[in-house]
Amino acid sequence: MTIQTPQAIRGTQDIFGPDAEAFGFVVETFERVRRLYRFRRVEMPVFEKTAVFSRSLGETTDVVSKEMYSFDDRGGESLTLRPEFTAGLARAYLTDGWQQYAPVKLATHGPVFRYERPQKGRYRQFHQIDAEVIGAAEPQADVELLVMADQIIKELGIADGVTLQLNTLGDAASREAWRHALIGYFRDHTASLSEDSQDRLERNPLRILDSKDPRDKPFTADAPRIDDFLTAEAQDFFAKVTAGLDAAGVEWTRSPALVRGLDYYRHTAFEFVTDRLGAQGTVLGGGRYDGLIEALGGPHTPAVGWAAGIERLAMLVGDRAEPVLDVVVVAESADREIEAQALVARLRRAGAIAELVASGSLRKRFDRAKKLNPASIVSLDQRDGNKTQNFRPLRPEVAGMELAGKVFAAFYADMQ
RNA sequence: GCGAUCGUAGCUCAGUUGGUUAGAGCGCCGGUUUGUGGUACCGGAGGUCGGGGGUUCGAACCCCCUCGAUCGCCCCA
Repeated sequence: MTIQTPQAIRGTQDIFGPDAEAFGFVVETFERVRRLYRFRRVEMPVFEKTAVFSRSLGETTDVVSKEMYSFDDRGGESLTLRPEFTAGLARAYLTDGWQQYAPVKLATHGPVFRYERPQKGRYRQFHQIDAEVIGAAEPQADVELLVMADQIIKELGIADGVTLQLNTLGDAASREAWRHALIGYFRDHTASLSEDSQDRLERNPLRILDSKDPRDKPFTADAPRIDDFLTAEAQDFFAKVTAGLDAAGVEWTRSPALVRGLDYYRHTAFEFVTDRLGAQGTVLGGGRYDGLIEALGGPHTPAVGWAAGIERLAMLVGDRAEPVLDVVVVAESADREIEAQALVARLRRAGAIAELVASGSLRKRFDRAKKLNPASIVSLDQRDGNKTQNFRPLRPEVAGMELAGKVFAAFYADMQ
């Protein structure tokens, strides 16, 4: 009788080898850079009461009803696996009294969950790095976040082909005026729009602006622009953001079609976009969400943040080799296997990256060691009753080789 | 939720118009050779051809269903 091997959940992934190295490189780079900007590390729960997300997302149609991983716990309470970090951080800001630290700069990373159809660069469990500034109303906070994001992308070595697209949604008054103008404009052309966009006109008119359908393109090009509806304050805010970016040497392009569907987004909206990832080109995105914390029942609290998918960044980073082995210890005789274990332990304690080959066919052990492509090989043999031990340098350019040689010499000096 | 493409060994893939016992390379295991030596030679393990049903004398190959993967649409906090 055979049992069926369980399969992985759709949209989950097991990350291994060079992919995992690239993943780790992204996280390490993020951690290093966020310290330079004094963003404080936070660890957050993976799940929250469903209300944390459903309120923050404003009960938006598809997002809450279809795209979240929600379930009832044993007490009958609805819980949800976090689809993003922002809402949970806002909740913690309120429930943990983080107001005392405001303005507070926060950084975190980990898995997030969205019930979506998997495709290139899109999974149901994926991973994000995340940075937020809560309690800061000034455009300097937006600038600091963007400069940090820019530095991370550059230090990952993936800036080529990535552009920062920037827009402003204005304050609440600007945004509402623009929205009304857009609805009026598209309503006049309803019949000529794609079916999808006719549908969007009722549900989410701003989204018509980034429709991929060629039938919509002529109309989106001539659609009303936010610039004509910005209040003086909103204009001033955006001008300070762009001036700050220019001063810091961060390149950006204006993207008037870049929108956010949710009402609590104000002012700055931005995305770092690449042309190298097919349909999923956004690599890092965020904006200012001054209305969110009120939506969770808190006091008016300005805030701004961004998140980036680690897998997408890792795809741009490409394969990363695992660290080079400093030394392989090979026991070519069964009588030397214990000794080989002692030596490899000593090498590792001394800080050498070391592997042991002391099993399988005696004759093939050395060949197996060579295939590991180490910087050096230590061979322990015993022929005609005579013990030999040999340190064989192979790749002098590897820094750890010399260390391995010294530890080898010291080990046998001690045995005398 | 919709659409397109694809599922043959651990991995990458052959498999001719349907025709004997389904193959190769790599990897793994054992052996020969060599004996400071990875690239040679021999052998072995490993496959219900994703699963189920149908057509046929006969199906990896044709048809239907199903599961899974990939890419795109919708959505994108």
